[in-house]
Amino acid sequence: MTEEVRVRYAPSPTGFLHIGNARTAIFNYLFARHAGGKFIIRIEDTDLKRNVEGGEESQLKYLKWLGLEWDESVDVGGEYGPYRQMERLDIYKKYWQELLDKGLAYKCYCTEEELKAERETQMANKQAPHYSGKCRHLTKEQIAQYEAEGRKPTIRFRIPDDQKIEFDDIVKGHVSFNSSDVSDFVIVKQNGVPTYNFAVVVDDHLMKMTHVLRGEEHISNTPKQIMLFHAFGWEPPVFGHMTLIVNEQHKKLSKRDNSIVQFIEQYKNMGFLPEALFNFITLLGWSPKGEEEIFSREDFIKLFDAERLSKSPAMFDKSKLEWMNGQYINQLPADEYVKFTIPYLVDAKLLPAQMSPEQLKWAERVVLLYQEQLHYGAEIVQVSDMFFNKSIVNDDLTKDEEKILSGEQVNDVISSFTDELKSLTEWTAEAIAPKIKVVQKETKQRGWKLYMPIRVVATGSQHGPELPEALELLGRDLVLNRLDHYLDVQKTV
RNA sequence: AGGGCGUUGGGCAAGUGGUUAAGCCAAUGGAUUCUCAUUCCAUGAUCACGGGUUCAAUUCCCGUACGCCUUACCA
Repeated sequence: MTEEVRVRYAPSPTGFLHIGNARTAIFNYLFARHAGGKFIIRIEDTDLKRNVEGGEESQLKYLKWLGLEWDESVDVGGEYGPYRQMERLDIYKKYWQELLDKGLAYKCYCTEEELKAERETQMANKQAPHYSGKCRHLTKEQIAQYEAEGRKPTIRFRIPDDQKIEFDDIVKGHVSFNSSDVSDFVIVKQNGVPTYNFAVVVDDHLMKMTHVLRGEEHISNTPKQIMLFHAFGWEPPVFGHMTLIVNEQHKKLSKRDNSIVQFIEQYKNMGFLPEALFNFITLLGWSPKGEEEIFSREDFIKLFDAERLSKSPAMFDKSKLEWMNGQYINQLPADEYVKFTIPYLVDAKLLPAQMSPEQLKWAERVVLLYQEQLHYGAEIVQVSDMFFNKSIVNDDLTKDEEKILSGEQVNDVISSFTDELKSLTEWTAEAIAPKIKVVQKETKQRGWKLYMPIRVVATGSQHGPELPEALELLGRDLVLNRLDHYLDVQKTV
């Protein structure tokens, strides 16, 4: 009988969900679902100083938003709980005591200052920073002395000498380390809380994890963890170290990096769709077989194969994300699209929160003009600018626009069009369109020379959506005011 | 400094001991359109460098360079 696949995403609540976290979570989720196994979320909150209020809730919230679901965790329970490490201290204690009893770990009385000084000297001498092993063989007297001084010990794991530590990594292949490359590391801090490297091993074993998929920054922790597994006589899980996500400077995405927006919440607020983000993130460091780029969650579950995880770093390409999100926006049904975009205009105070049915209808039509080209929700504000700028004169013309208005035919076109519009009884795109044709006949102007002057004078810009509909939505008064004003100015010149 | 890992067009990225070295994004040019957008077409790589193994190497091996990660009482 084959063992059920069990994998976990183990965030520390030191911040909000960012792209790197999300990717780790997604890959573990896909790995589990593809194999019909279990996906567990465990909270690694052993760094008391760095835990932030609300970090845990926020992470779970946005994971859910992205479309992930988990089988065991702090919120849904499970038979291997508790799923928060600070609630498992008693469990850890039993295991580190075992190590102490067997002589596989020892107490270290060095102070942080001493260790820091040691490290700095080593660095200054261009040596690898390594704990010296000073407290490896303390005598009873020395210990008594330190205790009398009131020093509180940490517990360090005794690294075996010159041992080859090897493992087959799902993505990196065969990796090997020598135990002497790693120094006796701390497994329990002075405050009695275990360190990451210790707690993970105990938890991964007790929670029966079969695979560990995590970021490449953990690869050097792996030999430490494997040695701990061995010390306990446990079977280590299968490891897979995913490449880092790097920024445009090819540096690992760090939470403080401002060159890139990296929190999922921010993307949500900017108007990125969860499906698009899920799709995009999954293609960061992983690729499926074919040529497709757009996949649903179900597609990914079916296709996911950890063997296809890339070995080289994935660069976060913002423009591709925008393109992809645009694809998803474009596929939105009209009513959903409208509900999705209008709030951005309300937030920008371009629309009131409470709208009359006519106003809402108008807003919906405006917004719909841009569905095809919109990359993200908030972009609607810039892109639909011409419908919210009510000024009669545009005194901020671009060079091209000035050139358009300097044409000889412009006055004829504008005055003819103005007359035609004034005769209109009904102000709709359907009624306006034929009038442009009339002007064409009257002035013998067509194409660019016909449309552009009208566009620039009436809408204030050479760019924009289909002219008749734009004019309808701009409204009769505004359009006629602009045209009249233009003609007035021409007369006085 | 030690250890680990990586290097395919501007970005992502597939792929193979013998191929016209996929595809996507971006850029540029062109076609369509009143413009933007859309759509369509086109353009681009001595597969980091040097050496080896081989009839044959982008693919295998070694070295160099460059880059990144790591060496915490952070995870």
